[in-house]
Amino acid sequence: MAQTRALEHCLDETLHPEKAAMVLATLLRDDQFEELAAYFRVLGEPSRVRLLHCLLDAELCVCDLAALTNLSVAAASQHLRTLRNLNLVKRRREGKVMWYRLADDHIRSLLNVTCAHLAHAHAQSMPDALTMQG
Amino acid sequence: MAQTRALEHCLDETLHPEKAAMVLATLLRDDQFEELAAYFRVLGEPSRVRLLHCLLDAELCVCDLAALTNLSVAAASQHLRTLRNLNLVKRRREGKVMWYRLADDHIRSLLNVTCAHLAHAHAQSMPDALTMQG
DNA sequence: ATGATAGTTAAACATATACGCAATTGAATA
DNA sequence: TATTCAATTGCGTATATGTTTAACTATCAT
Repeated sequence: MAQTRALEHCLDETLHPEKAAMVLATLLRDDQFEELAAYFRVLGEPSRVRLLHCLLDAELCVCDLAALTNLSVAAASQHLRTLRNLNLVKRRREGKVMWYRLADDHIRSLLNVTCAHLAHAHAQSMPDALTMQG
Repeated sequence: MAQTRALEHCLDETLHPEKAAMVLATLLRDDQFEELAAYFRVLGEPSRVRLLHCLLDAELCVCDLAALTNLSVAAASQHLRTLRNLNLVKRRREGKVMWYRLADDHIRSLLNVTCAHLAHAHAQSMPDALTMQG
């Protein structure tokens, strides 16, 4: 609804209606932006990035993940649930132990693309300080 | 310091020290995780994703960006500052108008990789609903 | 200089959420 | 069944941050 109003009237409020109209034609829907942001928001937490990084090449249990990320087991479990809700990680039970792994390769790509950007951002000062297999 | 303690002692607290030790060897530094998360955190806001999306193929002023994203000029300006602080966008002044553009192609890649993940995530229900040029 | 326009910044408020703690569930063992 | 271990969940609190309002800066026109 808010978006509908915006789409109807926003061109009245622009300085350059022609340019704005072209951009307007390519805009995603509100819910698509929300979903897109939801993925980034989940990754925008150092603890969760650490958890995912730990899982890049290994399947680990909550206890191990908590120790490696310096989180309490409860905190790690809650973060893992958040990651699971977005299908970024999967889990399987083996007796009392719950094993977590990355859900697919998209999350790997995402981390690698971002690292590439960071490496490029300070290319002069720290060449490959941020490559994933540092 | 917190990390140092973790690196020293976390293996004592794992169920599977061998696996954990291998992962431990590949871990990034605290500040690297923080920086990585900082980028994702900035993108984890629908308004900022909208702003960046508007700039994918156009150079726009604050007024136009605000109208297209349904934000107040003040809110848009503050988000743009945040994006500028991470070198995701650049700006140039032309008289009274300030033109904003994407800083480089990394941010485009990042958006595209994420969209690919989303498209794959619900491949059956909504085939290419999330392609950037929808 | 004065006013108008485009944009920025500061302060205040409201919302969201990460973590600690405690209680609970689920599975293996005695 | 009772106990232990691994993990999850609910709750309370503290912190972070997005938006609004209003004041301020910068540029151009008169």
